[in-house]
Amino acid sequence: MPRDGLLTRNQIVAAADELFYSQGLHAVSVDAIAEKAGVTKKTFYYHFKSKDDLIGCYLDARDRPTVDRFKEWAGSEGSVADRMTRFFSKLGRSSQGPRWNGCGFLRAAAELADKRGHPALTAARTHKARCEQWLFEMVNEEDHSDAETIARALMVLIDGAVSQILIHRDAKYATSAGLAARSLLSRGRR
Amino acid sequence: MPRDGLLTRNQIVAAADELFYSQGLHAVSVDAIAEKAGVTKKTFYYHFKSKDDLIGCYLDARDRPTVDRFKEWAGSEGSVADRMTRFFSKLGRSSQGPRWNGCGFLRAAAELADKRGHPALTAARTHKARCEQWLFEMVNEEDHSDAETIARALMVLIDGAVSQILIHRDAKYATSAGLAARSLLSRGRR
DNA sequence: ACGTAAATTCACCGGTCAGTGTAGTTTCAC
DNA sequence: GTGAAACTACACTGACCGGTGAATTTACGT
Repeated sequence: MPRDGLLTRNQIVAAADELFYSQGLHAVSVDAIAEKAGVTKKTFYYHFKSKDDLIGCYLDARDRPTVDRFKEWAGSEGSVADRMTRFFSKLGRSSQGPRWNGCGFLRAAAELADKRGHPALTAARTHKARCEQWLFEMVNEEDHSDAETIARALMVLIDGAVSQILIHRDAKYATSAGLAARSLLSRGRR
Repeated sequence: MPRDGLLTRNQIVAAADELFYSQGLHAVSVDAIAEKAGVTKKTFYYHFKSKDDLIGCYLDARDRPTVDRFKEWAGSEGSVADRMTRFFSKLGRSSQGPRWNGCGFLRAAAELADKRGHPALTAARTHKARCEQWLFEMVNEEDHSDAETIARALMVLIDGAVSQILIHRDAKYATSAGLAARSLLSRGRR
């Protein structure tokens, strides 16, 4: 009984998101995803040409919501230092939720580090570039010398904080990252 | 023909190190490791009780060499800011080698993020704590207020830089991390 | 009412996975 | 020279892997 094609496809991606994000890429089978989506494996392969294809789509689907959440965390009031302080504070809180497992893009890149042309690596790179672009625009509006370098350093702080929190399961690394961000932003003002 | 038991065990760990670090944990089979080590699978299971056991040993074996390399990169001359600048410069250079694939501990933690009691997570946590301890001692010798927070922030910068370089395959993130480290270290001097 | 394309199902494939069983071999310390 | 530790060889298990073939059901334009 054919349903709406796009709806089914989205259900599959939603199921993949839950499973991939919580358990990792290699640890989740196509069978498990198909079952969670309430679909046969053949239907899965009707919508996606391979598991790797799905992995790429899973990350693509995560891109916008993630960037939007980041923007929401930072807010739009105050200096960049204020906004980043808020951001890291919200990150710290969010990371204590029971389902938080770090950054899905970072974890995908970690699993597929040697698969140089993999669609997931492209998706992860694109997503990180979009985050960095957002930071760059924010920093560039204020008077900073070398906004590019500062935006890159802020990206380093974000992914570093996420990684440390994931390993230690301790939100205090978000606080330290916030401190580093404030130091960074208070120095190079033009 | 029995060799020295420890020698064989080390060969297996060495084979695991090469394969796990380059391809990831789930992507490498016990058969592949046994073959690379020049050992039958039965011998493998004589030395390790399971694949998960080996994964823990693989990370344990990486701990000291990694910390030693970090210390060597930083050197012992100059201020902490100088040493961290040197460190990030060396990290940037090293990351451009053809076999570099980020931090094995971080990548292991990324793959096993949901396996809460896994020996590999314990090993990764212990290793990161040792790195942080080294940074803390270094920072604490200089006159800084809140050396603990600064050491944590430096850890955030290191793992953040490694993550960003892994994703973009671009060493400039090490430079940005170095800049952030200098900002951080120039502010809180007592 | 009919044809057709999209969407879906069930059964199945060859291969690989972690791990075991059985049976025998080699070295070395005592 | 005996016994234990350290191995080899290799077949095997049962579960699961990604992916497929052939048939089927529905919606829709005509």
